[in-house]
This record gives sequence, C-alpha cells and structure tokens, in this order.
Amino acid sequence: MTPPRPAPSAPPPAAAGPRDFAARLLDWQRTDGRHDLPWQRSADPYRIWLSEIMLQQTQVETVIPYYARFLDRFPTLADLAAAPVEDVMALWSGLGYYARARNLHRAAVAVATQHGGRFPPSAAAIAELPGIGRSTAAAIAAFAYGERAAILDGNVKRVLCRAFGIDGFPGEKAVENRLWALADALLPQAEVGRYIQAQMDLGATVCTRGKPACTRCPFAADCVALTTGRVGELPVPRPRKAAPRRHSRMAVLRCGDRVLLERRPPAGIWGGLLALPEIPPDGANVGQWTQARFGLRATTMTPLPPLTHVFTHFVLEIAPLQIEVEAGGSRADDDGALCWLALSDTTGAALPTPVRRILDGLATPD
DNA sequence: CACCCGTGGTA
DNA sequence: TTACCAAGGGT
Repeated sequence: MTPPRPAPSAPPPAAAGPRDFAARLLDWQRTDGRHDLPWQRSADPYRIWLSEIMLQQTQVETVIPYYARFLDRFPTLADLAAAPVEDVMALWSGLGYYARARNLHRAAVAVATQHGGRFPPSAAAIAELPGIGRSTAAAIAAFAYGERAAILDGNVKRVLCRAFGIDGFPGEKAVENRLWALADALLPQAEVGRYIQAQMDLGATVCTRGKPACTRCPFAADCVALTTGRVGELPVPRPRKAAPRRHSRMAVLRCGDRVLLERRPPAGIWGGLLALPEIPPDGANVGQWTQARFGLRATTMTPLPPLTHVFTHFVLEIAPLQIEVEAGGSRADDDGALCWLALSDTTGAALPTPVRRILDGLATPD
C-alpha cells in the first residue's frame, strides 16, 4: 500500500568510523585473537562468571593463578555456596577489591537457594545478582548462552572512542550512554560470544592504552583516531581535580638596590635555588620577624603586586612584601644560606621564575 | 555524580 | 616520584 517513496536525498548520517565493524573484528579474532585463556575452555556459567568477576579491573596475567586455585577448591557453584565466606576470602587474598569475593559468595548462595542451583538464564536476571552490573551480566550471558547483549568495559570504551572518534571523558554519563548505544548498534546477529571476546582481545593486545599496535589493527585504514592523528588523545582521560592552592608571603628585604635571598634546601620545591625568604603564615608582626630572623631593622613596608605560579601538583599564590631595612644591621647568617643580591645582577643568579619576576618588577626604571 | 575499593604495571 | 590505568560495581 505504501507508495514508492522517493529515496532520501542523503543516506542516514552514518557515524564516521569503520564499516562492517563486527564482521571485520570477527575475522581478525579468528586469526589474531586469544584462544587459550583458561576460562575459554568451558561453557559452564559458573566458571565464566568467576572469570569475569576476577577480571574486573584486574589484568589477565594476574588472574590466571588465582582462577586455577579457586576452581581447584570450589569446582562448582554448589561448592562455593556451601563454603564459609572466610575460605572464599582466603583464596581471594592478594587479588584486591575484596567486595568482589564477598559478593561472589553472596551470589552463589542466592543462586543455590533462590534459583534452585541453576544460574540465571538471561543477562537481565544475571544482573540482579550482587557484584554483577550491566556489562558483566552481558558478558556472562553472551559467553554462556550466546545471548545478544553488548558489553562496555575499559577495552570496548577505548576501542570505540578511537575507532569512531568519540570525544569526551567516557566516565561522563552522556558519553557513556553514547558508547552503550554504539556498542548495541554494532552487535552482530550471531557469534556474539566470539565477538565480545574479539573486542576484549583487540583492546588488550592491539588497541592498548600506552603504545597501541595500530599496524596490526584491522581498522587501521578507517579508525578515526588514527586517520586524524588523535590516537594519543582518545579516549579523553579523566579530568584532573583542581590543583590545591597554597599561599605564601615572600619578604623582599631591600637595602638600597640589594635584596636579601635565601638558598633553599637541596630537596623539595626549588631545591638549591636562591629564593625570597618566606614570611611565616602565623607571623603576627613582620617587623619583629625581620629583626629576629635576620637582625635587620625594618623602616617601611610596601605590598607588591601578587602573582600566581602553577606547579604540576599545586598552585602557589604569592604575596610579595617589600621591606626596606636599615643598612649595616648585623645579621645572623645561620649557615651561609643568606646572601645579598644586587637588582642589577640577577641575570646569572639561580632564581625560580616567580622570584625572578618579582625582582625584575623591582628594577628601578630610571 | 563522586567516591571508594587493591594490586600491579607503565610512562 | 607521581599519576594514571586495568575484563566495574556499590553506595
């Protein structure tokens, strides 16, 4: 009944990125994927489940010995459910994220008592168990039952962000939703288990975080990140927390055209450089501090323009205070760490950048 | 959404 | 040395 509609003038806005993604990935997996991992030999949902939990945030090489020991002690889900949780924890010891082990045991008990010992038959039902989220549930269902469900773990996020040029931090909700939708849309009609394994294999062995082996990648020709030179930028890393801010009052002790500098301790910030003495934060009376610390008598004090200096791990807000001192005052040089520097002689001195900037601003213009 | 969990590897 | 991350999920 529908009249022949004129073909749309433009094809659907096909997302940039590889075509036939799943088919090409499956082809690659056949020859270059991993086929001998210990948990790949079984279709037992229990063994698959255990491997997925152990592999959460944990690398394959780390998991392998734990996996073997665990199955040696608990060959079946019933064995696990019947064991005291302390025994489970003992076998998990050293693997980290111990809530995984507690949830594993809780889930085993739940399956044994509430599901008649039968592992839940679908991803949706599996996801109800403690310690199993959407991605892990999909992986178990795909491997064990061939259910057509997408996963979205670190490997898949990295591969999709690069291949399809997805911008934004993947931990952000909007980006994550987009990735789930993309993962769903790319899912093949069959061989979903092998496809999911292929995704993880590619992410773990080729499309790695540090130095991806793009020359061995089946999508090298049309990977958005590779063809636009953005492999190092995608996926976008977690935004860094704002650097903590610190405050420092610095004394510009001035006698004529000379300024008193203090050599910093060899370790730490500005180690070994000449810097302005720092006025103690709680120092109520700067004049007294000047007298006590340096044996100098202050005449006038003038706040200088503040400046901000950015370090890799914090931001230092500097409030310089110019303190004119009387000449000839004897000063106690504790350990030879103090010296006078002429403002006209700062060029070759070992000064931190903000100190140099302060002193440059002092140089008499006439 | 932010944060926590643990250990091992990497730049 | 430090930051960041790895087959995530719970709170």
